[in-house]
Amino acid sequence: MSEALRQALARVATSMGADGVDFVVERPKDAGHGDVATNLAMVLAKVQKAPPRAIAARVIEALDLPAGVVEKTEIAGPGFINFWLASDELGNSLRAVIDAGPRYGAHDFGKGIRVNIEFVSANPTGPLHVGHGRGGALGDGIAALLAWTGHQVTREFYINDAGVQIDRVGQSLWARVQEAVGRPFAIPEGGYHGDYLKENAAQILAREGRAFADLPEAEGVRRCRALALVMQREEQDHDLASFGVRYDVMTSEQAFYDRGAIPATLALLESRGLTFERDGALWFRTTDFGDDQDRVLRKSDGSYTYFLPDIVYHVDKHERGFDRVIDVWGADHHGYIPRVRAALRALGYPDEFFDVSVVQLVKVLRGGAEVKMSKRSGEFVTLRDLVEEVGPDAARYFFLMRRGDAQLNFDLDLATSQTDENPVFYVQMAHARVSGIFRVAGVAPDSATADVRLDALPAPEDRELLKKLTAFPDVTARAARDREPHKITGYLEELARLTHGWYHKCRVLGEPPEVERARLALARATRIVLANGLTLLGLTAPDRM
RNA sequence: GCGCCCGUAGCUCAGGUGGAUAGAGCAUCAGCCUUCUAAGCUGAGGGUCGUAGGUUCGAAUCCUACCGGGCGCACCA
Repeated sequence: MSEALRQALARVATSMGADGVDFVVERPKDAGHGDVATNLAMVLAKVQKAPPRAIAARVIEALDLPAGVVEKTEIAGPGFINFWLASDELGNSLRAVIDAGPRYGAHDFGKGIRVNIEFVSANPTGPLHVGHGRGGALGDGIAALLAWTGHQVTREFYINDAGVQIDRVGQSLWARVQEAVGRPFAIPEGGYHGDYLKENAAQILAREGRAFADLPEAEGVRRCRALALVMQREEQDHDLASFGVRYDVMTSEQAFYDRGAIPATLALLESRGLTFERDGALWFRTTDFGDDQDRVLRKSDGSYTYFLPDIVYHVDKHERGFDRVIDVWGADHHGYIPRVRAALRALGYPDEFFDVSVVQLVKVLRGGAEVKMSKRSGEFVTLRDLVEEVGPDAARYFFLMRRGDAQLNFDLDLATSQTDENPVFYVQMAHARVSGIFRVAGVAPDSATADVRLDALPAPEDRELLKKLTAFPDVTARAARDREPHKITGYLEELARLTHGWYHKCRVLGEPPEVERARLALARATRIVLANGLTLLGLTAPDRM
């Protein structure tokens, strides 16, 4: 509805000789400033060198709007123009919510844009930790936002199954197998000490028999390597699934080696003159493309650095036809961004092709003190422990409620509390309460129709709640554009607060028939928006709690 | 030393591409209340937006320097 207003204002700007000026049409924070406001007059004042308030008067004079949209206009403060929308307009917005239903808040501005979002991509060397959980929630949340705004989204997990880390897991697991049959054993230098490998060793012996431990060491290690890979990947998938995260594509690093993509890409880089040799190693001239130093692709011992397969991987994504790729990385990898960006720039990809969302550390707190580790991993809190303790909804919500690039305190006491201090509980409770109205009335929410008289919503709380509902599409658009799911949780908490207040103040059932009908429609619309926000973030919207 | 992120109320944090008196929750204080599901509701106090400059009609927001915290600066992955 503010779009029509924006266009009308743009026409005025053009007629006043300021075609294409950049001005804002917004919902004022303060209800005393109307339903919609613009700074157009102040922007024009700069161009026209005239007092903003005088310009504002001329803008209002020239404004050509259809009848029945705006009820009142005023000039305020330094030169803002505030608009109060007519009641029919609010009635229309109630209808818009109910008509769109589960699609209310969706957009199509991303139509035709193919986006690949890769997240978690944990090494298959052990359990996932809470940082992976945050990456999973954020990646999945961004993916959902992009899908909600019409983008064609692929969720992807990259398996680092080719490096030395996985070799060490194989050696460590073989050591655990030896330990399990009572022989001397040693976890190798740089190996993995967590208890989970003892569990895996026991599983292998149970399945393959004790003779497995008698294999020649080289073969035993090789088989352990393959088995560990499968077992750890299964565990990770299980943990992610129990957390509500699923992938469209799993990509194996090893597969790039197997099909010869590594030397092929290397040859491409060399043929384009992007490389040089120094000290027996082959370097990528990334400084020519914005990096602060050149980077090694092939070490002097002939093996590749991790950088090269990573370039190959991004080239692969490009060749698969994606317009954009978004990588969700932990903060400890942020220094890696410039070199990857430089490499892709060198290959001629547009800068907007590649972007990284960085997730900062998660600090887990219980009783105000930091929880440092869980027994099974031996060194960190696992995602599994966290989800088992607080449940998938609270886990996801807490991971999403802060912007990704700020550190997060995950308060276990708060996440498990059944009070309104717990934001997940508070938002879900709002949905349950509104649902409860229909349960008590003995009617389905869908039976409440939008053909109601708006003046049958007499309380200020009615109007405030309705206005908040109409803001949801803007919130989803901004959250998607900025890739910030926390904007949704913040909105949901505000909406839940208004919903609880409305619920408390405004009775629905037993009111005069006109009012009851109108409030049932408002309750239905509120339920729709709360549910859409929650499901968008991968959370449940319970009808009772 | 260099780079990235962060610094907003006692605490945890929001603050559209610069806009109107900087917001919310918790905590504190003062009243009220027990109702379609929560021990709930209403109000109050509390801020030099890390510091100092700059840009502008206007800066928490943009620029510069500095201070404090986190992370990263491999022929590791």
